[in-house]
Amino acid sequence: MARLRSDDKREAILTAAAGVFAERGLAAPTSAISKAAGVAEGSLFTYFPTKDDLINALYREIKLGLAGAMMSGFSRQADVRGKLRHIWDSYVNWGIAHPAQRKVLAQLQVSDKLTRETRAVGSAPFAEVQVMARQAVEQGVVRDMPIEVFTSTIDAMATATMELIASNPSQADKYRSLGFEVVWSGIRNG
Amino acid sequence: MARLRSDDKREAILTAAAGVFAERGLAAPTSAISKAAGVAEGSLFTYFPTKDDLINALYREIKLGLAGAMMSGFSRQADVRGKLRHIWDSYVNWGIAHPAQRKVLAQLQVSDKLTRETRAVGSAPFAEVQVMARQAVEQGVVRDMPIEVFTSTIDAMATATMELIASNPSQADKYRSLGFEVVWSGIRNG
Amino acid sequence: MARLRSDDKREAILTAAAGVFAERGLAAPTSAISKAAGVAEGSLFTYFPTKDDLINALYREIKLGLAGAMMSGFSRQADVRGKLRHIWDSYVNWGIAHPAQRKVLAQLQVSDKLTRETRAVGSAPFAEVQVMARQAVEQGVVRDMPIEVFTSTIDAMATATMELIASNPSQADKYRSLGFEVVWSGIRNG
Amino acid sequence: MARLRSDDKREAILTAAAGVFAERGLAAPTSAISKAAGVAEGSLFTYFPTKDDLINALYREIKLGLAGAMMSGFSRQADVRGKLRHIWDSYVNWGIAHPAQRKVLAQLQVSDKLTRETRAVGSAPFAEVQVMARQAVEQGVVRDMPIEVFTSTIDAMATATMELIASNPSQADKYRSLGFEVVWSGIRNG
DNA sequence: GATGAATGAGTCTTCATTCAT
DNA sequence: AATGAATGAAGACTCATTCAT
Repeated sequence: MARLRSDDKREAILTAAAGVFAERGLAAPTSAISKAAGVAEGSLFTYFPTKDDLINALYREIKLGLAGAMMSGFSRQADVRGKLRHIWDSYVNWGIAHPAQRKVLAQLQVSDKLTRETRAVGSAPFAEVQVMARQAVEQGVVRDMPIEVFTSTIDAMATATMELIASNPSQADKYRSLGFEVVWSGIRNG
Repeated sequence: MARLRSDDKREAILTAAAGVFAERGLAAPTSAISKAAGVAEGSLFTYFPTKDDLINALYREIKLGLAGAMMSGFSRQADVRGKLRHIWDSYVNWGIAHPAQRKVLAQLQVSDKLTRETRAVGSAPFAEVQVMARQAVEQGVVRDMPIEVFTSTIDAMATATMELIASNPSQADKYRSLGFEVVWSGIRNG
Repeated sequence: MARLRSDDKREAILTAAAGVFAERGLAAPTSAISKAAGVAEGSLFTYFPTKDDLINALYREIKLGLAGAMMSGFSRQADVRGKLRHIWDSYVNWGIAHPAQRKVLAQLQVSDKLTRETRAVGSAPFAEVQVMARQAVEQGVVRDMPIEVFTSTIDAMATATMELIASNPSQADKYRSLGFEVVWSGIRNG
Repeated sequence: MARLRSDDKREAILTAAAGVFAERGLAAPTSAISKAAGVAEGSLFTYFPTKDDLINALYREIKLGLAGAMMSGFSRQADVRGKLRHIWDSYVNWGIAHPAQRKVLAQLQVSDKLTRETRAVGSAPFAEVQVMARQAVEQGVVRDMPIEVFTSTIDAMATATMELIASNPSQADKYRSLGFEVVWSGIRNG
């Protein structure tokens, strides 16, 4: 039997891609990625047929990891503020812990490389957040607003918070809690 | 004074660049830009020695236009909420009116092409916003927070609002005023 | 004696190669051939050390098969015209029956992949045709001409006939007999 | 004004392509061609957008040159044999004078790179030969045969003759006239 | 032997930039 | 200054061949 395609190698390439793309942008050559991953230039293409496929896979990988980080410990018992706080903290902490992925994600969002399907797959794991948002509005705990406003608000504010922390890490705790207070005051009802 | 012919050409190139970059990303070839601008491929380089210079110039141009739109009609007499509302509306309206520039700006922000100087120059015209922010905090009208949090909040929320409007233009008025309410409630004191 | 399993595999590869080369040209990747043959990519190289070796082996195989088809039923008793008719018909019929091999052969002839030895080996089984040609000339049955003219004439005309039949199969019988008349009238003496 | 695209350069590339393809096959790298033509690798692509375009252009060029050689001096007054002799001689002589083009043509004929349109364009200039063939048949000067048989016969025999001459140039005159005798005897009526 | 992942040289093509006109 | 052909350094991707399993 021949060497089997290894998940380790696939993972190494994706990790290398995140690092390289974060530093040099999505235009970085695939050769830089394969080099960083410690594989031959051609090997990258046994795992990802094209650079665009790699980019899409990376997006999914990042979103999945993010979803894992955000959803673990998500309590259905907590009240809306508690749920939101959990999401907020885990999202921001993920960004702190994975700076390369955070940067890449920002570039991927505005790139034209993602397929419609990839975007859909990337959003799926966050369905529960949507549900929470809807319920919060219905229960009157937060303002009467379309859910897309709700989720955009959290996303935008969390992203901004991560960037502030990235440029001034010593203030992480302050930025994170302050950010949450702003968000919560902004959306809560009354 | 009448504009020189070459100023027109420079302008045409910048406008074309905004359109092409918005559609095809910053990796779009300079030849596509010169073509869209109606000038020869080589002519682009008499106005911008390198592609990166063009990109930096475009950033400045966009930021300057944005500053113009935001600052015109800015009243020093108005109260903090009034000033903020003006800034908010003019920022969001600018985004609606200049979709290509808005998209390009989003890409430029996360790119690694901008020089430190360019970023500084781009921020300068918004100094007055900073002043207002500082005063608002000092007067206790808004929460006690570092100004970078203040400005990041507005920027992030306005950007998110523009994107919502872009994907659902019929709800522009609703999104804009709702967004402002969220922001204001989020940052005001008490 | 039963064929060894590996002989089957070798045969499968050669057959697959004929089909793939006929469709996609000699530049077709070896991976396409191994796939068509139902063997692993690497296995091809246990039977043929290099792609060129495979190509040369395929040429020999095709020529050998062709020789078998042409020489079976070849009568030493028949007169020159009869012998020639037999060769002609069996050659043309082989082309009709083996379209892929015919196409590949045409490509191989003009390629630079065949070794001198391969070409020699490929010609050998047709020695008897050469003998017949020589005798025919000596006996004065056909024109006084160098044998290479004799064989080239038959080869060229038969090939042309096969191509006509390939592009218009319903006229096969007509093309074949007409072609023979042209050839025979062309070379016979007086 | 910039340097204008020069026909000379285009011609140089086509000539180089003929030489390189003749020696190394159609799989020869474009870099070898640009080098042989004395231009930069990229320049080839300002004249021919893709390698396939170059190949198709080369085919047309060769066929056009061949048509020019064959049709010049073609007399409508001559009898059928005379016309045919002219075509035969000029065709064979062209092959002798342009060995690289002859070899390339042989490879192009069996390649899958030529578009339907290219093949059509390549055949067009030989319409007059078709006309002659048809008339010859109608007048009963040659056998009753479909024209495609007529033209295929001439083409196949002339090609074979050129190859014989190529491998034994000293016998050129003999091969050429002998070939013609074979063809004429083969197709004439009675 | 069989397998197919791994390799990396080689290929076509793009494109920022230069420069002859 | 304007033009656009010329340049050649990259870059994405292919594929014959090797080799670990």
